[in-house]
This record gives sequence, C-alpha cells and structure tokens, in this order.
Amino acid sequence: MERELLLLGVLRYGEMHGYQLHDFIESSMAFCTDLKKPTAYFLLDKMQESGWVTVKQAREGNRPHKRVYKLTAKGEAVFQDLLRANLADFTTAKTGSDIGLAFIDAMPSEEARQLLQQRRKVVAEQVAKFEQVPAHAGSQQLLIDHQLHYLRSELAWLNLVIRRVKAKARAQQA
Amino acid sequence: MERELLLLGVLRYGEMHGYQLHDFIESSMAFCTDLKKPTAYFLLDKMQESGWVTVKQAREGNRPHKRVYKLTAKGEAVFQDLLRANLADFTTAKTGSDIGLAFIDAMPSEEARQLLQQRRKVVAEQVAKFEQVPAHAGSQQLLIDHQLHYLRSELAWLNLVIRRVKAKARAQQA
DNA sequence: CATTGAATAGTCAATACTGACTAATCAGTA
DNA sequence: TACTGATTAGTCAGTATTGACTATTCAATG
Repeated sequence: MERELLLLGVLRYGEMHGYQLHDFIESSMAFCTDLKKPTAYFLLDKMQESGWVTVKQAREGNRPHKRVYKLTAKGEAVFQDLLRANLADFTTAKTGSDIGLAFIDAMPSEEARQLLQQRRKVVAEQVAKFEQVPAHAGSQQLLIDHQLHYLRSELAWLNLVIRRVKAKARAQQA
Repeated sequence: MERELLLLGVLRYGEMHGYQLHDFIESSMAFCTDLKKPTAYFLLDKMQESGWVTVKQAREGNRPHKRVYKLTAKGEAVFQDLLRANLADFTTAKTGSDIGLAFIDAMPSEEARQLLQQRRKVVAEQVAKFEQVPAHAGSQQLLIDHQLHYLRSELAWLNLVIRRVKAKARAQQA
C-alpha cells in the first residue's frame, strides 16, 4: 500500500492531473520510490473505483483530455489509516547489491577488492551528491537526511568489507 | 539481473531441482531477496532457453517428474560477468518505510512520536533476532553482518527522528 | 511561416511476479 | 490398513509493472 499512500499524500496538496502527480514524485521523491507513469495511472484508476479520488475531464485551451484527480473524504480517511500503519511498521530494504557479496568467493580476492573499490566510488559519489542538495522544507528534509544517513552507513560498511577482502587477498598471495 | 545471478550462483554448488533451489534461497538468503517459487521456475525456464542451464527430467522411485537444473559452461561465464557487474555497482535500497515520513506533518506530532516508537520496537526486535543468528560459513556471514550493520544504522536514525518529533510535539503543546 | 525540439498527457502490449492451487509421496498413528 | 498431516514438486490464472509508443501543444529559430 505504499504507493497508494504516496499518491494520496501528494494529492492532499491539491487536485492534480496524472502527469503532474508523476512528475512531482519523479522530481521530489525519486530517491525513496520509483513509480512509473503507467503504474501511477493504473493505481489512480483503481483508487477512483474505490472512491478514494474523483476524476474529472478538463480542457485548458484546446488541449485534449486531461484527467484531474481530487482526493475525496474517504480518500483522506484511507490516507490517515495508511499513514499510521506505515509509521508504526518497518520493512527492511532490499538491495540487490548484496547478492554479489554472497558469491564473492567465486573470484580471486584481489579482483574482488578492485571491484568493491569501484563500488565504493559509486557510493561516495552519491553521498557527495546528497551533501550538495539544498535544504528542503519540512518532512522533505527528513527524507534527504535519511538517505544521507543510509548512504554513509553503507560506505562505512563497504570500507569494512574491503578491509576484510584485502586481508584475504594478502593471505592468498602468501 | 540480480535474481539470475542468485540462481546461477546457487546452481554452482551443484545440480539441483527447482524446489531445492527455491528452498535454499528461502532459508539461507531470505533477508537479502525474496524469490517466490513460480518466479524461480519462470527464470529457470528462460535460462534454459538461453543455454545457461540444462534441464533433465529425473525420477526417484516412482515419484513424478522432477526437473534437475545444471549450470552450463555458458551459464558459468554469464555468472562471472554478472558477478563482476554487481560488485562494481551500487543500487540504493528502497524502503517504503520512508513514504510515511514524507507525510508525517499530516498528523499531530505527539501521535507521530508514539507510532515511531512502535516502529523502533520493530527494528529493535529485528536487531535482536539477527544478533541471535549463529555464525555462518564464509560469505553467508557477510550478508548477516551487513544486515546487522544496516538495522543498527536504521535504529540510530530512528532515534534521531524521534528526538526531532519530540521537540516538535513540545513546541506544539506550548 | 515551416521546422525542429522540448514539454505535456496518456495508452497499450508485453513482461514479471505472485497467491492459491493440485497432486503425489511419506511418516506416524490409531 | 485407513486416515491425517507434513513434505516435495510444480502449475496456472490473475495482478502488477513497465518499455516503448502516440499525439498534441508550445517555443524558438532560420
């Protein structure tokens, strides 16, 4: 239900059409979710069927159809419920970057070390990127802070792994 | 390609049938991926078409069909490539638990504080669970260590957020 | 004013993923 | 031996998700 929570939450800022919604999410929340356009429309349609949002066709100038979505009272209630459920719970994030580590013994430690150093560079670049992000308003800042916290923690862990792999590489060469 | 890497990597331990594969992943790697049975069979079929694995029908006793998958030379080559690509790269994990934080201003800070304290309990329990996990062999241990590192980092961050929310709750009541 | 490229808005066919199911065997037990 | 529940093995129909596309409008430029 996270994506629903997200869409409802964004719609609380005011009525919007699908493209705007998707755009806002792409730009403002890219690092905590990735909601593709067709998925957004799919979910919005379902929400409309459930009565969480209303849709009206709008025309500006002589532009073609444009579906404007608006939160209903029921939608707001669902939002409040989902929000509470989300805040009280915790689901561990899954990386995909871990899978490689599981099989790190399948290659020479020295090569693994080099690859992990490349990975470290990637993480360090992301950290740098987020350090440059200008201050955001309110809870947006929370997400940025979290991302930074997370990335730094990953960097620290990577350093640890690299040290371990280095030790192993030395042992192998001896 | 992470799931492919995973399946190929597990098959390197020796030929297996689909159920065994899925079982191994469920039990040994549950916290870094979740690969459902039908997905495993789906991917294995595709891999067979690509020539990464061979399949042979086997019968033990008079059990019905049982498809035994075995890595081919090509499969091993692909595995090595995927492994290198995976180790050199980094993809940030996405939680879903962040979405709630993005809208935390939509409820009274005092209530948010209580909910986040529930969340903290959930995280703390997971930390405790992983601290109990007995030592594993080789790179399996790496995954467990990573998970612990990650969970502790999340716990620390949550504490920080809770402090902030507390401060806000005090400010609101004053 | 025709043309190019960007932005806006949405669609669709295809892929990926999963919940819920079948079906056989085995192990215990009453 | 008939029944119950667990284990093994796999299937299938339905849902979720996405890459790649269409089609319009706008803005700028030669």
